[in-house]
Amino acid sequence: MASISIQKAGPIVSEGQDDPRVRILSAAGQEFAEKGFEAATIRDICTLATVNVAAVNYYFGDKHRLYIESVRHAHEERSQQVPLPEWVEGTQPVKKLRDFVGNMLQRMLGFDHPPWQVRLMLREILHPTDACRELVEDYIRPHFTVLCSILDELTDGEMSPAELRRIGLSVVGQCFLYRAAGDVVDMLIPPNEKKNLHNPVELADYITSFCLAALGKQAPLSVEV
Amino acid sequence: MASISIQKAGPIVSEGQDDPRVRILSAAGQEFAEKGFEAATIRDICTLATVNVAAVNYYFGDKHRLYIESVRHAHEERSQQVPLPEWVEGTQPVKKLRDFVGNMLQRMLGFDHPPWQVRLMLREILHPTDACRELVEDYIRPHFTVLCSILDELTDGEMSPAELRRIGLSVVGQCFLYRAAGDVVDMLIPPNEKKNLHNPVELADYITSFCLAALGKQAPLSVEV
DNA sequence: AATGAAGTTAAACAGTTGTTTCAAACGGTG
DNA sequence: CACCGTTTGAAACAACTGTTTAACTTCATT
Repeated sequence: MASISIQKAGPIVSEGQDDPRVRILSAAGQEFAEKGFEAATIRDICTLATVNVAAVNYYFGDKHRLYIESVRHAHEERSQQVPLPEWVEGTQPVKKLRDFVGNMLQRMLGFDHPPWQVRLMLREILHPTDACRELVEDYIRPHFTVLCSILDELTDGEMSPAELRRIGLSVVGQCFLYRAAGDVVDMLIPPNEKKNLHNPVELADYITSFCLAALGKQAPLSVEV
Repeated sequence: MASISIQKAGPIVSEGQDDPRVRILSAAGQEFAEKGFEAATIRDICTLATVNVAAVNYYFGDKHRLYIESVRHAHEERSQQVPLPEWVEGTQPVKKLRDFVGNMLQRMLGFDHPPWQVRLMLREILHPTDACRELVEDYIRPHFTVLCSILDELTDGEMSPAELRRIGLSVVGQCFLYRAAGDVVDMLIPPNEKKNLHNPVELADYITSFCLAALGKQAPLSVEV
């Protein structure tokens, strides 16, 4: 157990579940994601992590620093769970965009269960604290930069960086709504529509089409009069 | 003061600031919006409203019912602050869409100060509680229905209701991102770009263009190769 | 002036919070 | 085995939480 303070650098996945540090980080992430910083209690976190209440202050000093570390832990974990796709040289930008959107939706919505890591990051996006800057620089900006370069390819360099960013935000916004306001979206559409049109795969196809059409790289969704 | 329990129906704007009930509702809305349900304390709310701590339990029973009422109060207030535009018969659907998007952005972002009412509603959208259903039925669904009918007009009835809803969510999503993730958006774009391209008016024009282009009702943003 | 309901107040309540304390247990090293 | 820094444990701490109490004021009606 004492080894962690020595081999501090590098990922320590091998110890994983045994290390009380990562058990606390994982439990804290889930509690913070579900209840928020104030409502989540150290006692609940420690019960979930099967450690004593004093462990949090022993390993992390106080609740606030535990929160910071748990946000970092969450986005590092999510980064390697759903990495950005890699394309062979010469891949069509249209395919890249479709892959990117699909990847983003998978990361946000998850194909299986709703990931608590994303919920935690979402809280930070909605109401930024100290942990936010790191989240943006390490996680969000790199992804956004990739998206903008795909759009640059797609439009043959006709657009200015500023315009590319604005279009990029249009792409992100359409995906983001389903993650952030998913419950309300579910209340606005009939249940069967969710199965047919609002599952991750169909959504990725649709959103890509919508954006390609807007950029004139595909026939519009509706026919001109 | 006793009169409010008698003339309970109808809006009571005339008494406004004097009525401790609405003072509490307003203070509670601001505190809940900023800190969330758990982190906001009855004592802070009462200090802000300049009433005794017991007033909350006297007027609303408990903290939870105060929260419900404050959400209702917030969206009623916001509804009449920024009402939906009304169009004369024969208005072009293109103009209607532009008006609707502009109206939605104004409601979400505000031309002046960031409205705490929207922040409170946003919390409810992100993490729905009991207050959410009412918020959706009274506020969100009516707006969404108007949007879908505009899109129906715009596409000359070619689209199914399900497709219209999906396109409607694309419109909403692009606006919603700036409200929900505004702080992160600001970190992703250079400061001067915010003045030029990301102010409410420019955004409304851009988002409308993007959607019109996707629907083939306007030239695409980029030129076909 | 007397009555009684409505509104307001300070004080106290019981429960929970983050944090600290200090003694016990652990695990390698001489 | 004895030593020593590291880790764990149960209990206690002071501060703060939502809520309640009971005495007090206000004020229209009798």
